[in-house]
Amino acid sequence: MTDMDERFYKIGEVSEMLGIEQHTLRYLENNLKLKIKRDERSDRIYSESDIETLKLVLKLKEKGLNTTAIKLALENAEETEETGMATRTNNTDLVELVSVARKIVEQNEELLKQNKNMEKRMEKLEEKIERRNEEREKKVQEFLDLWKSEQGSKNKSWLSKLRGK
Amino acid sequence: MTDMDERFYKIGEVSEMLGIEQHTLRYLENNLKLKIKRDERSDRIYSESDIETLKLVLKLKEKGLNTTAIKLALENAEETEETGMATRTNNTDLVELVSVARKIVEQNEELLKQNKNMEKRMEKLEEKIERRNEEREKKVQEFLDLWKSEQGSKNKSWLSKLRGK
DNA sequence: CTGCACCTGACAACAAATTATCAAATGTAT
DNA sequence: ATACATTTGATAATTTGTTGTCAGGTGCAG
Repeated sequence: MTDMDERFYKIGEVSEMLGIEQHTLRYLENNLKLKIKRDERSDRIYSESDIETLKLVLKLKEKGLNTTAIKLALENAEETEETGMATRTNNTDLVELVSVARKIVEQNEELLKQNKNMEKRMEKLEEKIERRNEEREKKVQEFLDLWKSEQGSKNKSWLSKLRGK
Repeated sequence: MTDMDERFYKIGEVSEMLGIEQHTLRYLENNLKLKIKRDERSDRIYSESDIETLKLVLKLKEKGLNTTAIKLALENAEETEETGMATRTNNTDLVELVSVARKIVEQNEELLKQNKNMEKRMEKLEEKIERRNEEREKKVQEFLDLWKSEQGSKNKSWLSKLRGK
């Protein structure tokens, strides 16, 4: 819980690490209803904890449990993980933990707000750039047209016209 | 729990009661390592509790558990029966902690998503600017080309005029 | 002795779970 | 353009789990 592990593995790597085929990984994901995250390309990305889970799954498979049973076992494991902390920590620790967690939540809320602000700013920036581009575009185009037409008709002093404008 | 547990059933009866074939009962006995008593003739005799166990087994089978899993489940069932299984203390704190933790995870996921979106948008913005620049570049180039050709043919002196200004 | 209800073990038949393979599509990098 | 690592879905092949059947045995009641 202390480790915010940002390391993610792709299916090929996991397959290598655990010695099971990719299609088996996908099969397990479907059957056990594991929720493996995806990246922008919707490729699976496995977190360390996912891999721990998979290791457990493999052990249970070794023991001869079918996926239905493993599913239940995983639920239990999660529960005992949660409750396991209670048996090991006394109340004061727990209270402290909760308060720290609360702080994190606050911070996260702050971050969320900031992100939203940034998004808004981005939008404005996009608009601005868009407008500016169009303007420039227009000007250059105008100028070019003007000059072209000038060329086409006569060779009057386009420069003076420009000046006049 | 009472001492009036002396009622025993033979395999035929049990088969009738539970609606499963005799050979299936034998199969389950072997596979689940149930310890069914025998009488003098070494015929199986099923106690009420054996039948309860079998009912449980059937339920678990319905759920899709294989015999290996059911074996484990039976062990667990016995344990919780024996110990009476005191339910968790500190439940409230724990529940709260878990719920807060869940929130954190959710928020983090949200943050991650937002960040990714922003990144994408940034990239797109960059591309856009790039494209615009290129276009403009082209137009200016066009203009310059025209200008040059103009210079080549007539108006030699426009440059000096421009300088003069 | 015969029939019945049970026993065992081996094996066949079926069902379900698991693993493997294929085709088509996508995005990325060289 | 090509190669590569993914994705999904469908389907085949294989393994494992479960149920059914068969061929003998034992004991005992009628």
